[in-house]
Amino acid sequence: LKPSFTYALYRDSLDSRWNNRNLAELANLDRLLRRFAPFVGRSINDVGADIGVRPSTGKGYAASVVHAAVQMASPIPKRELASTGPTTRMSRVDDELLPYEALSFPAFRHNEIITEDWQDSALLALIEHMLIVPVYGRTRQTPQGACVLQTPVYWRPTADELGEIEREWTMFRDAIASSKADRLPAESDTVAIHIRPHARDSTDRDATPGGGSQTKRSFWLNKRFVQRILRAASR
DNA sequence: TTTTGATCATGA
DNA sequence: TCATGATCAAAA
Repeated sequence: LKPSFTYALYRDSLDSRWNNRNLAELANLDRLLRRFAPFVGRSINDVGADIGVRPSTGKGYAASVVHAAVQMASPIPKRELASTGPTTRMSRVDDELLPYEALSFPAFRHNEIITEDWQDSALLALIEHMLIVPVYGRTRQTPQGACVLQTPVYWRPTADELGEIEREWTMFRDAIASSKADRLPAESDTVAIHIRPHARDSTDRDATPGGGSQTKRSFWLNKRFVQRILRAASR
């Protein structure tokens, strides 16, 4: 738990951009983090057994344990947390806080994203406030159950980060609108976000402007961008 | 090794 | 049956 959290709460309360809802959220978050502390430093298997999550070799095992732990630590009900709380994600990281994978958001429809404005976009709503729970694994192939929970990181994009994300989101939106959905920049071409398949399989398609289709896709946070967020929080 | 398209377990 | 949160694994 960040020792300066109480100070951060005070400092942020002075910022005019913060309204009552933000303050209420921070109070809930402070309680959540304190109650989550007992899980930090323990393995996924250990915590999972403790809170009744059955072991699995499936892709979502570590995430199911982390999400259950977050819900258990939260002072507000699961429903309320999901609707008003931060977007919560688990991310397996190495010893440099570099995630082994990028972080995904729900799939979008190409023909809907081109009608969105950044300020009321689905992505902005998801990214405005996030709780990222790092789970340390010595190597990518370290079994999920052996990975260790770290202190959750509450993140709100800084003005600079938000500006970069808006620039890239707008670039993607405009490219799709210009019938260039088949040649979008890759993660290695961007700083913060990229677009990537997010479907059942390659036959799971979504119509694109211009008459074609692409595998259903979503926005993802770049690995290096998430690493910067986690590193900034550990300073 | 890194990048990027493909896939999968789970829950509603 | 499908959307979601994540990892897998073929390419580069």
